[in-house]
Amino acid sequence: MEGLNGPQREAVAHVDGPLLVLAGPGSGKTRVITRRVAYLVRAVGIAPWQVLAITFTNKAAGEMRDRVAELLSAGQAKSVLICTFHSLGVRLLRQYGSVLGLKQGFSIYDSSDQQRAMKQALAELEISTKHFPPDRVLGTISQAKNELVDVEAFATGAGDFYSKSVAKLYRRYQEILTRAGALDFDDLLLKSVELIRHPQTAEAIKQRFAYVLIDEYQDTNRAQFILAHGLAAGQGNICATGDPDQSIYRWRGADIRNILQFQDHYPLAKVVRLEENYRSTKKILAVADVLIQNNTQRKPKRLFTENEAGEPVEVVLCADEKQEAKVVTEQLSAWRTQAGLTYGDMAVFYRVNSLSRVMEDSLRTAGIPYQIARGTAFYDRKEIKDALAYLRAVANPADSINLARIINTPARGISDTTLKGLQLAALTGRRSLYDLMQRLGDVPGLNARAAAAVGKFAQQLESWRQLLGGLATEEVRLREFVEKVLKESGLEDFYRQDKTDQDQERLLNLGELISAVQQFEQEQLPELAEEAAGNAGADAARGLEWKLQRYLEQVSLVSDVDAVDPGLGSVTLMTLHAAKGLEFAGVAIIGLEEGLLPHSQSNQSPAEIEEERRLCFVGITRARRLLTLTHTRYRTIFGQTQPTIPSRFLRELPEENLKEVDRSEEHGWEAGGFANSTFTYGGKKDSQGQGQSAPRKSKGEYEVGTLVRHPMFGLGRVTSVSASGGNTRVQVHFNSGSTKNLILEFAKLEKVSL
DNA sequence: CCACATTTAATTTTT
DNA sequence: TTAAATGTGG
Repeated sequence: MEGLNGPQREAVAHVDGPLLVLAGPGSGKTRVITRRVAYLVRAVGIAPWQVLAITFTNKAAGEMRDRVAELLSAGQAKSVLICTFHSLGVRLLRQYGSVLGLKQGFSIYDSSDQQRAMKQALAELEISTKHFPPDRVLGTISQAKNELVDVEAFATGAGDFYSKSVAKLYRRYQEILTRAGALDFDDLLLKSVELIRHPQTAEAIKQRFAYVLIDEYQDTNRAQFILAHGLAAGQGNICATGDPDQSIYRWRGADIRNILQFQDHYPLAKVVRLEENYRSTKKILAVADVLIQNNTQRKPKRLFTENEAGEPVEVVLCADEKQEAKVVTEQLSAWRTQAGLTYGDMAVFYRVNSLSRVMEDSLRTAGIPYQIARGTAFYDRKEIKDALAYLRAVANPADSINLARIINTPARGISDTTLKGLQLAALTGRRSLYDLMQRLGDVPGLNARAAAAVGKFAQQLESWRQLLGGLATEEVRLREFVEKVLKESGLEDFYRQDKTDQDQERLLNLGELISAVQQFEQEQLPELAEEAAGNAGADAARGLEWKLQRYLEQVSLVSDVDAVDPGLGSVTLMTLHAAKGLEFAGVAIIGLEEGLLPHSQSNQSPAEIEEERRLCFVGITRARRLLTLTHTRYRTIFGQTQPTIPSRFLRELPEENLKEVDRSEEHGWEAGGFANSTFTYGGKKDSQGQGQSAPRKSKGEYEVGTLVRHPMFGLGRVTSVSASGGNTRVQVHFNSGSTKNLILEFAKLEKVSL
């Protein structure tokens, strides 16, 4: 209880029955959770393994684990389960999944795997991807899954053409995943809920935890809600903490009603409010508070702090994103030299990832160390994905979607046509690709050369599998196995031919992957093995296969922020979404412009604007001492330079706490010179006479009806001319009968004069 | 069958 | 601007 204020103590000392902690930013929420865990174990005498704490990211889980470890003995701390919803799902499914017909080595699909599966579903059902873009269909399905709407329920509720088509796709998609022994992210939750409702497993799961704590409760979706309440159903000791003003994942199915209606679910729930902020200066907090009061759909709440008033929040107007990056870079450097902050204690936030590039360039030139919170970036690289696909192919041969990815990477003489043939045979025979490859006699119309290539690869796969399930597996290191697969697959040699720098880098990345495997094996596997030994089913294989499965699971669940290491002493760059739950002494938020924040994709409804405002609120409240907000006059997005409108949120901030600076006119960034060169290109502004600049003229030469010649397509006639991102796009109907869209500046088009 | 060249499309946020 | 899809020549 040491060092806690009244409401915090109240929350910590609450033992039995539901508890809701409404915690404003910086109010010591994490502290309350960790202390409460310690209190339950040490003061009340609850067995540590009966306590479950659920966080939003693995990183948050790790931090909480560290903090709990400071309050308990090492043995006790280890026994408390602290993880994310998704990793909890994996644990439950690993242990009980067999009742749902799930195998041990199930694959976890990321969005690109999902995309492949969906494309296959579309192809099999002969539905056009034009009308049904895979992303969009997957989005609809994801939404359904988050609301626990399964295939049957979705089909029943489908009325219009779109829904009916999606229903078909949903069914086929799920069949493909099931056949592949795969689950997507949403399935991890959905299937966990199935377990909690399954007669064979419900009791065991409900009795397993006596105390359940859920952090960031405002961002839970329906599936997570049911899961959380199911887990706590045994003894009814559920504790939810969160802040409705920080709900920023509505688009991911988060239902803010979960927190707003907690008391309706549990009329006897104790409610504790934490409103004193220990993080930010008075001015920063005031800015955040005034901003968020513009939201109408919220419960009123007053934030206050005893901290010093601090510096005003700087709002800087820049000419364009390059200057913006420069201004922020100088600011960070000044914070270090003048305010005594370290780079590790500073961050730059932005609404969309694409804004990071200019910022990176600027920091790199200035020699300021930085890290980007994109934990997935490493695993997003082609070579890493390929490498992991090989490992997954060995761990789960039934996963045909995965196998198709690497069957001819690197090239080994298996063409698209051959693959299509195999897939068709697999579909009609209801067998996996792997299965089929082991018995090629069943595939019709396969030429000898292709058959030989496939056969060879099948043999290769089988040999790895033998190794995995072999007898002496206890002795084989995971690292050695991965090295072997990378060598024998030819992946390493493929990049070793080092034709380009890129190939060189890819080779290095493969090396890095091997180090990562080794690190996992040394640091995390022993703990997992220890834990597994304690569980029932200790006789389960602890061999190579088991190790590989654990590794692949871990890799699937890494999140963007997980990679952030504050000890590195570098500035952190991340999206506003990723910033949730973190804090820094100095924060810069860039791109406060209409269309960016609030984002143009979400200005349809007031509810969406309010979510964007909460996002802005989250960003502001991450700052402890210094905060800078920037916006620009012109911004180039996707090659198109456009004038911007300052974010409406800027206008909502209290002027008395701001210091507004206009640096857009500084030498080298004058709007005049700027507009003359790049800007008129876009053709948006024509205050400069009739805009008769050079590109316009070249555009003028080509009009509808102009006769042209193309080196490839021959003679043709222009059918339309339009501006496109600073370039001119022409549509030409060629005499050959084809119509092509060409960019005038790039296409080798010449005018034919009569 | 494969490597390379050309063309086209796409940019919200993520476990 | 870049990654992915498509087309082309060896």
